[in-house]
Amino acid sequence: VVPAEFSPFELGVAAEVFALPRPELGEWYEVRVCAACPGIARARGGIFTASISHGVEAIDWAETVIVPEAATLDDPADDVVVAALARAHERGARMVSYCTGAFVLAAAGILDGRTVATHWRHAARLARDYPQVTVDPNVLYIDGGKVLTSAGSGAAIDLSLHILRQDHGARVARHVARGMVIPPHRDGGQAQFVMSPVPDADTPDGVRAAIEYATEHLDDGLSIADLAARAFMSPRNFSRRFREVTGTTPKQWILFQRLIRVRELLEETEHSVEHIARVTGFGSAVTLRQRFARAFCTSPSAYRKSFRESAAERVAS
DNA sequence: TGGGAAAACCGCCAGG
DNA sequence: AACCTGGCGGTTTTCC
Repeated sequence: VVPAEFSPFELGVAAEVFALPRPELGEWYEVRVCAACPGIARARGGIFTASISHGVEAIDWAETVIVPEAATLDDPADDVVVAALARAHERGARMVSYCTGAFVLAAAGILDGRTVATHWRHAARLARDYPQVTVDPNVLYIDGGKVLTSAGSGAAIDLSLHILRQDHGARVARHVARGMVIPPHRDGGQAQFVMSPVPDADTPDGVRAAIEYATEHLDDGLSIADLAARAFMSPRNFSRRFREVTGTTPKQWILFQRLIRVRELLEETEHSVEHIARVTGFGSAVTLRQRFARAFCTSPSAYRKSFRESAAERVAS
């Protein structure tokens, strides 16, 4: 769903990931681009125009609705679009927003009571204009089941590939990502942001159960033998299945989940590193510091400090 | 930061 | 024949 004046990039992400024919991957998406008033739409900056052939009836037709951006923050979209989005959500369609598209979904009341992502520059504004909506400015995207939102432009790619993974499995997502010469998922390393881990629809039950258990009990020991038992598999087979689902080994995955939790606690609380280590399943603060440094190239306390500073800047501007 | 015990990882292979 | 499973053991990684 695009406004009369649209951003080429956001629309382009949706087109690239979902609309390009991919005969080698079997059944693919049928995509319709629509606007409140079908006809000529201008690219932002006026460098070219596009012909939009569908009106809001396409929203009623779709199983998945992508809103790549808002027309403006003051008036995110035409009333007819907002109404159609509300209808689509009501009947159970999957609603997706990129960047400022979250403002449009919010206007339709779809984000009420949810935690969502949007461009960091507008996160505060979204939270202010829609008090029912919780905004998390620190993630690339948030998968809320039937409602998925993503942050600034680049995150649209991450969310789109995530959806691909949900629909068609990790292999297909990797294939498309490789074609676009983009890492299939960003994590650790340089990236300061992270996605929420969600198993595919076709994840083996045992692995799913083990992941759920692990997510709930990150502060426990969590040996691989234990997890394998919960999945009713041998340790050997469990690691194999686990890798197919998550792309990493169980220990690596657990470690990463713990580090995510550590980062949250560093950002949101004043607990000591010692204390955080205890409640996140690290046996000692020393171990935590080592792992943290390797993953994020800083120490926990330095991370907390720089996070506070950049948060302060954001408030100031 | 270093060292060493313990755990995890993974190729390989036999059996279902 | 094609596939999945689980054990073995050598190597790597973790963590105190």
